[in-house]
Amino acid sequence: MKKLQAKDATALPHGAITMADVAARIGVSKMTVSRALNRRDGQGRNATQALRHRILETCREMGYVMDQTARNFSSKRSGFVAVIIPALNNSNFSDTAHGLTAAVEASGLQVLLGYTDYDVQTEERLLKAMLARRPEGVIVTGGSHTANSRSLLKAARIPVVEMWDLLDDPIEHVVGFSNAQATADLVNQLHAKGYRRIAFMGGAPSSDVRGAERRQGFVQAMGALGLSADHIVTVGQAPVSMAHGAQGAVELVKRWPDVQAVVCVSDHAAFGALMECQRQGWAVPGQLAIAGFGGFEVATACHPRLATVKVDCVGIGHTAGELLLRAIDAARQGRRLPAQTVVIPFRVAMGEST
Amino acid sequence: MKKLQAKDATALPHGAITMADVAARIGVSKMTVSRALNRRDGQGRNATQALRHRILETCREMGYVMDQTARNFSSKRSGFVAVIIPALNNSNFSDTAHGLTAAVEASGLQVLLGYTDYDVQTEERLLKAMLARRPEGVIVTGGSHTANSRSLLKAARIPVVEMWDLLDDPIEHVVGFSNAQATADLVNQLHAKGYRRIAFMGGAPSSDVRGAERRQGFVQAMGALGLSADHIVTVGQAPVSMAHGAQGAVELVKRWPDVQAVVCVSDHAAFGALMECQRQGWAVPGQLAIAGFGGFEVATACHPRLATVKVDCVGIGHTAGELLLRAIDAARQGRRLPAQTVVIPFRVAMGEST
DNA sequence: AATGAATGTGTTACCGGTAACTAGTAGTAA
DNA sequence: TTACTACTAGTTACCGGTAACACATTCATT
Repeated sequence: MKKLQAKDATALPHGAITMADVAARIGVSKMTVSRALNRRDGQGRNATQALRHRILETCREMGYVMDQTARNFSSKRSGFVAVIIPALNNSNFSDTAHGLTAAVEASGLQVLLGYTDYDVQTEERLLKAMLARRPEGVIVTGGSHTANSRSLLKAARIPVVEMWDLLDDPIEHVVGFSNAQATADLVNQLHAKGYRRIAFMGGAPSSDVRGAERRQGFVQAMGALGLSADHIVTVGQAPVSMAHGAQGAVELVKRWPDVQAVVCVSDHAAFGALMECQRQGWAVPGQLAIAGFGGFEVATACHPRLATVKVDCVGIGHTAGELLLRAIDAARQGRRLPAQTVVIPFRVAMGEST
Repeated sequence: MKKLQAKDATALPHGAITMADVAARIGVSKMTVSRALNRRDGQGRNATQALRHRILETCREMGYVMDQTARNFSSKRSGFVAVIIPALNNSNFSDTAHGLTAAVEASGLQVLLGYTDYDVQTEERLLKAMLARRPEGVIVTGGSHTANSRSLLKAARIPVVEMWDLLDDPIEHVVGFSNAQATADLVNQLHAKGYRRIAFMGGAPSSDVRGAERRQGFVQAMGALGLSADHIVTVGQAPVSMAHGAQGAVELVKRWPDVQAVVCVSDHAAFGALMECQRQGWAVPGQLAIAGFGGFEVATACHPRLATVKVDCVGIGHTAGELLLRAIDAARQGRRLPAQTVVIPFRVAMGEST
């Protein structure tokens, strides 16, 4: 009662009606209100139907909106899931974020999305900022993190999923595929089509982990086929652009005029190369066969259609989200979901450009 | 001390290191730690340099990460900014989100990003979920909202920025450009180049507000030039895909074989149309001139380069972010920033496709 | 009728920070 | 020396919910 007296709605921010106000109006304890608002019908301890209705009705009348911040603080449940991807403007990753959000939101959790610009230091900063919000789980892209990031993730004691790559030494759960294997498969298919002098085009390998893996897959596959893997063109940084691809095509043909095919680190680069070939009047695939990676929209929209590795990006996100949910559920019950590794299938589509 | 004794790190969730732990380790009060962590050097009341350094060092040593939830709860400041865009996988909007995040993060605020899939109902749901987190400001895309969304935004009593479009009846601040005017400019340039039988290709107008505006700009400009604006092809829904563009090109030529140029609602559609023309063997621009909208990467990477309206997407985000920051700053000081409208320039690039 | 379990509600004690105030300690001016 | 100021650091009291426990019913079982 003194409480109510001290409370002056106009002096406070927001609606400022609290649970205590609602409780006082009806003459019950705020705990009863809390229970009525949280527990679903017939589930667990709860108020009688009549009382519960009266409480809900009063909340509506008074325009009461529960303060999530207080709720999170008190219950130690933020309702957040932290998701970190390399970039927003790469549809591979934004599709993954899409699938993830869809999977996660169904259970009432909210996605806190961040991007690293392919930089592990940025990832660390981001991770710190996000962990401060006490998310109930974290999903990061790839297995390449600073030592500090790894320890932050471990110290957080919350479920962690690393997605997009398969990892030798994962933090906990993994959902992804082998970028190296996928590239190797692509190389093998090119070989089966009769190509022998095959080149690789990618960005500076340091920053883009998946790009580096694809390059590695190329080298291994070529080695296994008894072919030389020294036709490698490096253009630009991290997210290789279409312009880089164009530039790389010119460089490639200049350095190795007899090259027959090129495997590009991504469809963007491949598309840039394809367009440059058209500009130069080089026949594709007659003079140069071109393959990309990622199954981006442009790869199937362009002419000729690009050979590419189609990845189920939405599926990765969806699977990672569902897995994280199960892990969070287990954690809420004090259990711990054993570390899982889910392999996502990919598909090599040979298009018309090879 | 009793506190420390009672605390058993292994029994608690999270890292569970609290400010009190850090304080106890050094032998100061947690208030001192709080101050050291919050106030910047030399600003306001603060600990001595030496002590401050020791505190920061200890925090690092112990791996302490402040619990934002508690901080928000206590200080009534969420540190959040809610941002809503139509889609993640449209680089126009993800670039905007990028610029926005960069602008906003500098001041320590965190972006809570959501996407609507071009649906106002989804926007409303999203808005509700986000407002429950008590963000300090909101940025939404466009001026098309449900009545409920509008009242939610007004009731929240926090700064609101609507971006990407210029609005007749804005909620508060606006950062954007006229999509109609931009399209009209493009039409005028086509006219200046001698084109007369100009068509428009877009998606079902209901869902994509900006698309509808562009269509309207087309109709107005054609009318002003004394030309008929009835060559309009509608393909697919909201975010028109490259495949839609290809399909639209075929339909266009079938319905109006004498059409000279087509203005597409976005570069994606335009690119799809361009590629279809190549497949069909129709010369571009000889037989059909094609123009897009948005200045996407593909527009300048393809061959021939697409005519397009280049929009400074990052700039929109950046400007909107800065504006919101100023508004939030004002709000924190109890003032209210007068409603602003910032017009972002665009540029019509005629490329090689016209 | 007695016992025990299941259920509904109230009470208490926090969660981990910050605001606002108080107390102590220097440095400076009178 | 004294009084005053400027600054640092500690104390106390919350913020608005929820967990955990205590208590009072009701209902089924023996």
